[in-house]
Amino acid sequence: MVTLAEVAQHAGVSASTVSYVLSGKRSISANTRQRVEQSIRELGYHPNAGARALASSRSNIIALMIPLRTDMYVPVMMEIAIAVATTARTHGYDVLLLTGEEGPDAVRRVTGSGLADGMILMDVELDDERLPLLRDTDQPAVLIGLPADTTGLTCVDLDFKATGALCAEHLATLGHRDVAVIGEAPAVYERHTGFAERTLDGLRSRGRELGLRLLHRPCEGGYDAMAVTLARILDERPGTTGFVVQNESAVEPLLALLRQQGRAVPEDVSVVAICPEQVAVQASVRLTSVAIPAQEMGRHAVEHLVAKLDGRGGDEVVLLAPELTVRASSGPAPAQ
Amino acid sequence: MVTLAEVAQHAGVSASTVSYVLSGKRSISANTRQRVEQSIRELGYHPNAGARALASSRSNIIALMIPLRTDMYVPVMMEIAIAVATTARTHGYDVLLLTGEEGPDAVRRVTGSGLADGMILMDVELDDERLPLLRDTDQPAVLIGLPADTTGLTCVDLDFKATGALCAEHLATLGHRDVAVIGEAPAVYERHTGFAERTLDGLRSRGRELGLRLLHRPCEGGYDAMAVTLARILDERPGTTGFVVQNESAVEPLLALLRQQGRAVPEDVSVVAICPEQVAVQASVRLTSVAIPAQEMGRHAVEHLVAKLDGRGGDEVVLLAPELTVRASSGPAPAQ
DNA sequence: ATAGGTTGTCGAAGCGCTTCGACAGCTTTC
DNA sequence: GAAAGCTGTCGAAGCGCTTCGACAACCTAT
Repeated sequence: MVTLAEVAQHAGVSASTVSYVLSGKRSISANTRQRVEQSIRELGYHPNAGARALASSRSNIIALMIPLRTDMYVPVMMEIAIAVATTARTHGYDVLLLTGEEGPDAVRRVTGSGLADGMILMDVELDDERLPLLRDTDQPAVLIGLPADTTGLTCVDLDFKATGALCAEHLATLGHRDVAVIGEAPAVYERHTGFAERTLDGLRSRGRELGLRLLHRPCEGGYDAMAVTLARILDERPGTTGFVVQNESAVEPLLALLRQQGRAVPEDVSVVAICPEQVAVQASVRLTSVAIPAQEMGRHAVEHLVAKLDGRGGDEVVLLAPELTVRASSGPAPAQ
Repeated sequence: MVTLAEVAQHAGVSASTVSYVLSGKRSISANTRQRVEQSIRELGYHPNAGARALASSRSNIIALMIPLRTDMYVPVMMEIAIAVATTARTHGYDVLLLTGEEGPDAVRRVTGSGLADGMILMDVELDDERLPLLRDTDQPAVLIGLPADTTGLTCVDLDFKATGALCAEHLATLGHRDVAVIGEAPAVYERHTGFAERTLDGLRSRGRELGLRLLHRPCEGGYDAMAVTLARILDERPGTTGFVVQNESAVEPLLALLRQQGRAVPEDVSVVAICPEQVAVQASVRLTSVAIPAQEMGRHAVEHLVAKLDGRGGDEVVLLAPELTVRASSGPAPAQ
C-alpha cells in the first residue's frame, strides 16, 4: 500500500506539500504540483479513507436510509437511491446504504461514529420517530418526504397536494363527475405516510371546488385486491367514469378488469395514474399520468445536503411541481 | 464527542482496557468489564469509525456495486440490495452503494483507499471488465452472477441453466410441443449477461431431449414491444401453446394480448415466468413460475464475503437450485 | 517453597492523514 | 532601501483508535 509519505519522498517534497496538492487548500507552484501528480500516478497512490476521516473529521460519506417495507412501490426507491448515489459521486461523496431495520438506532450509530457526514432519509412519516434525534444531534440531514412539523428540517418531495389537485382538474375539465381514487395499501395510511394523505387532500379540496364526487378506496397491489376494490366502487357508484390511481401495482390490474368488463379506456372510463414515467408508458394503455420525479428528488436531496455540509444554505422545504402528461387513458366523459 | 480516553478515565482504567472490552480480544475481569460498559452507556460513547479503520486497517464496510442499467428489471436489484444491507448489519458491516457509473475505477478507488474491506458485484457479465482488476488486487469479493471464467472467484447465482431446463420439463410434461421463449431485451444479450444465455442454454438442451420446438425472441419490456414480438411468434409458429417469459415487464402485456386475442390461459396457452414470487402472485393470472430468490442471493453473497474476510472459506461457485411453483397459468396442452 | 503458568491490566507506539504556525525568499510600497 | 506583504514549502503535532510487549498478581504443580 502506497502512503502519502512515499509519494512525498518520490517527488522530493514534504508530506504536507503532497497533502496540499491533493486538497488545493494552499497554493502550490505549478512545477511542484506537476512533480507530485506525476509521482501519484507512477506509484498508483490512493489516499487512505480512514486516515483522512480521522485527521479531517470528514468521511465524505452520505448515509441513505431507505425503508424496509414491502407495501411501498420499490422501483421508485431504487431510482431515488441510484440518483442519490450518482449525484453524490459528482460531489466527491460515497453513499452508505442503511435500511429501516435498525430504525432510529441507525441515526445514533452513524452520527456518533462519524461514519457519515450527513444523511438522507427516505419515506418519512408524518410523525417520524427519527426526527427528534435528528434535531437533537443537529446532524446535517435532508428528508425525502414531508413530515408534519418541518421546523429545522430540510425536505424534498413532490408536491402531492398539487398533484392531487391536478388530477382532479384534468378529470373535471373532461367532464367527469364521479371519480374513484384507488389509493395505496391501507397500511400506508395507517402509518401516516404524508404523501398519500396529501394527494388525497389535494384531490378533495380541488375536487370540491370543481363539483367532483370523489370516492377514495385504499387498495393493496395485485389483481385480486383490485378486483374486490373495483367491484365495491362500481357497486357504490355505478356512474363512476374517472379513476385516479396512486398505487402502481394496481394500475395494470385495473386496466385488465375494466377491459374484461367491457368498459373501454378512454371511451367509457378515464384513468389517471400517479407513477413513474416508465410505468405510464409501458402499461397496456399508455397512461395519462403525473410523473413521480424520482431522479430529480434524489438529485435535489444530495445537492441540498452537500450545500449544508459546505456551510451554505439552510433549512428549506422544496416541493417539486407536478406535471401531468396526457396520454391515451383519459378522454371526455361519455354522454349521460 | 466522547472518546475512548474519556471513557477510560471515567471508568478508572486505561484506554487499552476499554478497547479490549469493546473488541473482546483479551480477557477482562467481569468487574472491570461492567464498569467500562457502564461508563460507555453513561457517556453515550460511540467508537469513531475513521480512527478504528486507521488503526485496524479494517473499515467494516462492504461495497455493493449495482449496475446502472435501465434494461434490467430493477425490483430484483433492490431486493438483493436490501438483503445485502440487512445481512451485512447482522455481521457488523455497513454497506457502501456504488453504481456502475464509475465502472472499473470504482474497484480501484475502493480497493486503494481501504474504504471497504470487500465487495459484492451485481449483474456480472460473462466477460466483465472488472474481473481482471479484482483478481490482480485480490480484493475479497463475491459476484452475484456468473462470468465465463470463474477461477479464483466466488460467485453466487440462481442456476439459470437448471431453471431453463425446469421450464422446458414442465411444459413438455404438460404435452406442449411448440414453445416460445420471451427473453430479455436484446441489449441484455449483446452485453453477454450470463443469466439470460444460461437460461436459454438450459431450455434448449433439455428441450431438445424432450422433443420441444423452441423459438426464442428477445423482447424489450412494455406493451407495444410485446405486441410486436407476439405477432411475429404466432406468425412464424401458429401452433405455439407454451410460453416461457424471462422479462418481467413483458409478463402482463403478454397476458393482456393473449386475452385480447381470445387465447385463454391456461386452457389454450400455458405461460411460465421466471420472476420474483411477488410478480407471479400479483399478475392478472397467478403465474406458474420459477422464483428468482433475490433475498437468498443477497444473503449468501454477504455470508461468503464475511467468511472470506474472516479468513474462512475460499473460492466457490454457489448455484441455487431453482424451484418451479405451479399456479394458474399453465395446464395441459390443448388437444390438436 | 520454587519454578512455571495464567490472567488482567497498562503504557507506548503507530496507523496515514490534515493542518497550523514558521519561515525563507520574493515582490511591492512609500 | 527598509518595512510590509505574498508565495510556496516544511516540520511537527495530533486526530482516536488498536495492538504489542511488559509485568504485577495470582494460581497451580512439583
